[in-house]
Amino acid sequence: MKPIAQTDDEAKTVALLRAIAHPARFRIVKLLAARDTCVCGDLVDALPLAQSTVSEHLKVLKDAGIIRGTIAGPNTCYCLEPAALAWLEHEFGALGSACCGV
Amino acid sequence: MKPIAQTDDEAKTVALLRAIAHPARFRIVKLLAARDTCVCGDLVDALPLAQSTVSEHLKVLKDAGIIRGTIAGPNTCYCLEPAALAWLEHEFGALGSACCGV
DNA sequence: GCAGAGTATCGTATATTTCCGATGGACAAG
DNA sequence: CTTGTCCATCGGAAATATACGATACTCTGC
Repeated sequence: MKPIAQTDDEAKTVALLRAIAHPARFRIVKLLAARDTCVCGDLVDALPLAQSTVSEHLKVLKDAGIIRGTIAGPNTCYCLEPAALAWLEHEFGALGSACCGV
Repeated sequence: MKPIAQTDDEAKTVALLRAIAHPARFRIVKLLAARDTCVCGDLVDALPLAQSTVSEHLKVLKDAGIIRGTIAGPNTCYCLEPAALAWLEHEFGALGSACCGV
């Protein structure tokens, strides 16, 4: 793939979007937003995917900065990173302002 | 890829996200948002990509419903579809509300 | 120390995406 | 009618993403 010259902000936004733009990962984000409890094993039960696959998706989301992982004794607890969602909301707000005179 | 059972809203949102979650396409959306003029050939000049590649990206964005293409004589004019951006902004707003009690 | 539950990582097969050059179609000018 | 411009589509090559099973790791409780 050709990276294309882009600003840091663009790169950051695209990275966040790529992380969420996947059915399984978007579902994970929605699950985390819905339940207050940031359970991890429950995600494996909630998704029709293998445990290793879910774990990798969580890794992608964590690397992108969308979720945060905390080790809570025997299991790991994940929760959303509000700043990431706020950033995306802001980006879309900036885009929505202008359009070709509709 | 395994599609995962999902609602229509989820599918719609993910489809929109997948369309924008690419450096070249995100750049295109930003260019269209910045300039009022929805020129098409200028996009090819603005991007370090072949004409055919840009055309395919535009097709993806159009299929996703993010942009609209209008034939204006010899050239084609593209502009943003405000409803799509509004939908995404709304989706993120719904997500941002909750988080694991930070 | 040992066993068990819960996660993370590795290696790999498959499917998809991305990009390009070449080709084809539509339109305007001469 | 011929030419040139602009855009869309085709076919294929290369890179990437996705999902899985197997395996290694961490912490708890006995």
